[in-house]
Amino acid sequence: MDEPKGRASWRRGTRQRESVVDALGSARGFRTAQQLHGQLERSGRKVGLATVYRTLNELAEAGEVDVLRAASGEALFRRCATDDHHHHLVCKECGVSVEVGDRAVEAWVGRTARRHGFTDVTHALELIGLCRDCTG
Amino acid sequence: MDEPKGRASWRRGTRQRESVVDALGSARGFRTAQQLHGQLERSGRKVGLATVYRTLNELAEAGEVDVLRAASGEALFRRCATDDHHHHLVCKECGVSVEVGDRAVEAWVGRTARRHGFTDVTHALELIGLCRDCTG
DNA sequence: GTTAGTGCAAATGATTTGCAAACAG
DNA sequence: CTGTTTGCAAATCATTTGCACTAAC
Repeated sequence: MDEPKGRASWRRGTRQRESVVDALGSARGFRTAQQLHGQLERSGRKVGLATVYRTLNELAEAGEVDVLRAASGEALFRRCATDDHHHHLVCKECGVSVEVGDRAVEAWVGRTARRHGFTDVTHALELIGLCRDCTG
Repeated sequence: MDEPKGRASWRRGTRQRESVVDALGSARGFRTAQQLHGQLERSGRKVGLATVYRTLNELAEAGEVDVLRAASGEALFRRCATDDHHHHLVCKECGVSVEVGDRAVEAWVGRTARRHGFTDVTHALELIGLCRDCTG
């Protein structure tokens, strides 16, 4: 069976689910489950790590968040982009991130996909480096 | 000290390193370390799993193989076809992948990083979609 | 011989799961 | 109440590492 429409998967509204969604929502870019867990803990809203993972996975399955894989293999989550597709320039030192985006990149992706006969192509682009403050 | 030129990292030629390189070379697409390990075992050349990992990581560091992350988080390795920095257009259905690359994207990355005051920026770009054969 | 490289088994670290207690509706 | 959801701790899984041992040069 499955939901007739829309928001799908929420069965019960709980404090912890709301907290996780909240934490993700207030994050500028991608966050690991552990980061979110820490963030919640710091802000006083206790949520078990397992619950963070469970919630994140449900959200991902429901298509409400994007999941990406860091080079190290950890899962990175972010609340689903609105309409505007953009990417992130993340500082590997302090974690600050800037949204960047350019019509040109999107166009290149589309062109490349087409040239190779691929369809339904999505892309993930992450720029990782050192921000001004963390440089030397 | 370091190598005067070229192939870099190889210090000693060993049977097991050769086997791993070999196994990877004969693979059409991406392989996990575990798959390669199994493949070697089946073909009778015993190589410890740890050694497979160690070798693969050295190769990756030397830029002689590409590393990709499966959605599940496992590392996927493949012998690099070119030395140039490039990206992959991967079919989510059959896993076939095409190397793509474009000076323009690299340039855009550099420009964007600079504009935001970031340095030492690396980037990861993956295009995922359906190849011609898997379409419809 | 020396030293780098190997294999195993134990250590990691992220993520998952089992299960009894806590909670929403 | 009654079925969900939680939290903890134990269990997984891929990958890494410590260390005694073997092989390359």
